[in-house]
Amino acid sequence: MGVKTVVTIREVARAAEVSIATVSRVFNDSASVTAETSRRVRAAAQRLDYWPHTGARSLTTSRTHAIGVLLPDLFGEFFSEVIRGIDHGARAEQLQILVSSSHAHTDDIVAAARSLRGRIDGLIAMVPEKGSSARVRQIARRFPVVLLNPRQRVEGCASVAISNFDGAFAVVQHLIAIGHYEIAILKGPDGNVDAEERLRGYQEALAAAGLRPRPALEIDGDFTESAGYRGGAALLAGPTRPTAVFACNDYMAIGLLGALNDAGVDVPGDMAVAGFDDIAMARYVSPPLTTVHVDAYELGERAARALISRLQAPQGTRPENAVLPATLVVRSSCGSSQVVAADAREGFTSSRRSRSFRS
Amino acid sequence: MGVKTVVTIREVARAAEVSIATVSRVFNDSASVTAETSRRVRAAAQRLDYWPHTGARSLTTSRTHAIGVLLPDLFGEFFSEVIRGIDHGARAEQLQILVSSSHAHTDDIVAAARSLRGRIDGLIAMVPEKGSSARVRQIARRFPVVLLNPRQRVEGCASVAISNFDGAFAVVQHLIAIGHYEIAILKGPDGNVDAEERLRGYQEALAAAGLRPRPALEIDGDFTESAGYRGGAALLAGPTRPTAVFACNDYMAIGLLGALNDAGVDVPGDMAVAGFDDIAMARYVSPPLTTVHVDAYELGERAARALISRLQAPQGTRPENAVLPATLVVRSSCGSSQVVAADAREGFTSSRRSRSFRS
DNA sequence: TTGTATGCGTTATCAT
DNA sequence: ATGATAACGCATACAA
Repeated sequence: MGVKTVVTIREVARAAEVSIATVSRVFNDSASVTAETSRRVRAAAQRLDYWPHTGARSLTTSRTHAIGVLLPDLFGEFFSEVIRGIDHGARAEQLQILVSSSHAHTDDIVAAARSLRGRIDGLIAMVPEKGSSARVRQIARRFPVVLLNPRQRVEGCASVAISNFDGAFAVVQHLIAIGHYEIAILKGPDGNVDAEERLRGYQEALAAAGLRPRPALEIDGDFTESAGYRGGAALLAGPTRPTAVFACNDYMAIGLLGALNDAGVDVPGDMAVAGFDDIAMARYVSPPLTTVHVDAYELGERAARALISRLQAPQGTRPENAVLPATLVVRSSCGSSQVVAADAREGFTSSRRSRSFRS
Repeated sequence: MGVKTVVTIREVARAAEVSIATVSRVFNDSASVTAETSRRVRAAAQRLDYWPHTGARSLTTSRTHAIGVLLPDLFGEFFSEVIRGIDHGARAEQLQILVSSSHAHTDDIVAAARSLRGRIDGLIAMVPEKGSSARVRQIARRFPVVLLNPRQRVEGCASVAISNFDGAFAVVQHLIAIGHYEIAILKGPDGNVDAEERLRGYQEALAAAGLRPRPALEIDGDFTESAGYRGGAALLAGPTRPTAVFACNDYMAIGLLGALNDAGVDVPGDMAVAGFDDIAMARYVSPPLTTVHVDAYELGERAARALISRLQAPQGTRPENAVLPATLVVRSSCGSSQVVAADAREGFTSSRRSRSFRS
């Protein structure tokens, strides 16, 4: 009572009248142990309520059966799904996951990785800053690393990315296809990889259709709902009012929807709106949002699997670099009547998103 | 290249021409070390790119600076916010967090806790099953435990809970106050603590208002959107159509909204609908959902703080048992014109929920 | 099949 | 102020 009893392998050995080596063997059912001694050992362990010390074990085996996960943030559906995917992928191999967030800067990430030395077998990390290759390689010398959505591939690191460019290209192409040619963009924050790639997709889609870029229609944003609202107000007040707006993420699209609604602008009648990410509520806003679906769960699961395969692969195996598709999801916020609406497939009875909220 | 170099404290000692004890002292800036030797050691460590082995360190100090988090699931906003809260609370004390999910059954939880022995200093767990006290105490003998929303208090364990009962009571009381007396409930899954408490709150609110219970208006559900849809269909087909429905969570309320919409039933004109949880999209559905706000983030943060205080407290200190309020959030799905709508405070320019989705 | 002894990488207790 | 050296709890090579 109150005092934490610490039963070690030694007391079990004494109680079972064997050596600690034998107890160890029983618990790792490694070598040959008599059924009788095994029984005695297990009985003693049970009686003493012995819990093996995983930390000590991994010191000798140099295997922790844990992987580290370093993310810039934990806020929102995206990161939560990434973690869920990793957790699921890791569970298959009985790996524990050690998460740590608020690591936006590369130095932070290296420091965090450092503090993980000796407690993880490998690392999954999202490192958003430019020019981080050298320091990432420094981490990769210590343990296998899988990069999430890396800015560029790093030698010796596996990676799993989402094709932001293709997704943005597809959504803008869609807007053009249904007749728009004055298309604005609500940009993401400066320095953000995803934001940059989405902007590039927008620009190239315009170029591919022979439309010239319009700097006045490239509005600054930072992925927040309020930035979307402000961006909408700015567009309405500006000299040239676009007929369509591509918001670089759904939160901004939702804010934009709010601004347009407040201003009495009909969507999609007067203006088409598209987002990116396909967050859960994208279907529920009014009108339901045309957007680009990003499978964060799969991103995580694939990363976990990639890491596992690197943990098991012999030295020198080439790391894999996967890219997941980002697919256009047409709903009604762009009013494309000629395309079959995705919502037709999303009845309430479908299993999509219908899992329990709290178990 | 390819070969993972393992620099230990020993090589640093050799390179700096000191003993390993001195190197250790430098890195823990514990005892007195000459500025000169300290410099030499740090230089050597830097040159060799020495990363201390946290695992080995915690074997001698018997402190891991990590805490375990055991949850039944990682799906959805609730758990994700709990983790974010824990992460934030833990960061203040430089604690890493080791999360593991899919632990719904008590045996699972004990097994998981067991496998964490030696790698964590304490544990935050949600253990939903009944009759688990004895086994939870078994865990608590090993390290400090904080329970999330426990079925009952467990001797020696701290806990943080959400007052499901009060929240449900308040929302039903609200429905009664605005004139409803035929109030149905969409229940949560059998055996779920939250579901049971919310049902109890509903029943007692009716009783407190002198309304008699109507078993026909207690509809089975399982916290999924599709259950909400089916429940709505069942209510419309039933003998007595209620004028208001309290769904035990927001997902079911949203499904219900869908069913009513499909059937041409106006909300709140023909029927009032209320939910529970106040998930992010509750404001965005149409009509915006009156619900009960649950602060999952705070639940997590408080749990982390409670654990930290137990880690630092002397043996025998009484663990704290906190209960967080669940507060009514009135929007328009119940049509209570006499109450000031919460949305008036929720403009797009407010800071609520306006943080970045992806960093 | 079982026991003895060494080592994993560190901290901590002694000396000096 | 610094250096030997014994733990920490376990796995394992080797011996018996």
